[in-house]
Amino acid sequence: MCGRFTQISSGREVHAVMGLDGPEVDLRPRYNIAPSQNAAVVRNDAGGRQLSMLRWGLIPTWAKKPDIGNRLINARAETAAEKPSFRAAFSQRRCIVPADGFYEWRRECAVRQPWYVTTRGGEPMAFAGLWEHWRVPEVAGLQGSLADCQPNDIVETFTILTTGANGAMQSIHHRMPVILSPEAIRPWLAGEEVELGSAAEDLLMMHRVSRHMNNPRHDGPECIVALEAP
DNA sequence: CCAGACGTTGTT
DNA sequence: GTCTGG
DNA sequence: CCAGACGTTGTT
DNA sequence: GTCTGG
Repeated sequence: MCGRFTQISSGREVHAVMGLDGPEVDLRPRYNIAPSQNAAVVRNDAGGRQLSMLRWGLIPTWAKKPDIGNRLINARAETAAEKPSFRAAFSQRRCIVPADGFYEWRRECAVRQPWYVTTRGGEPMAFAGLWEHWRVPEVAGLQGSLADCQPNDIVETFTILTTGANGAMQSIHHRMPVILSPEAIRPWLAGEEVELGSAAEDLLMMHRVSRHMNNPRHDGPECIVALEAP
């Protein structure tokens, strides 16, 4: 699956790799993006291919309360086109989530050991994602990072598609995010049919990291530093 | 007809 | 155990 | 995903 | 909103 990830590359790098239109945007490097936080996503709009900050955890339009978004941080690529929560977004509201790496946990002895997964070449990845919009109800009273929302505000949210793990990833976990090839970015955003299987076998590398990053408040470069071999 | 769910993950 | 917050 | 809370009362 | 279960 994918429950944490990083966005470290600069706005300039993301602009180039994702083929964005419009001006370059400044991005703060993020080493530990957790569900419910905002992250940069790429979408097509009237002005072309644009970067926006959306909340991670898809809230369907019909939801009366936003808490379902806490659980819809991933969507299975095998079924997202049919599921009521994702179907509309799958056909109408696709996005790319640029990422430099992601975390997976593996049970090792008694502990859940986090690993950091990134590309061998260091190039950013393009996760396949879906986005949705949700209208804050009249009787809101929302908590947490949505507490500042007013009734009828529109909250934009996203989810990351997952697929079966392949290659070295299988030794860590049985699911992984859908990583689009550079050629698949345009057709995915255009709503065309795209192969949503696993990435190339040799695309990724991975290492253990400190459980420091378990705490979502920790968001510095120390999160991705490799542990000494055990 | 209305009521209630609508999802993924991991773990058992 | 389960939910909320990050 | 993990971390941390999970409650009531009375008093300020 | 739309589908399933009763």
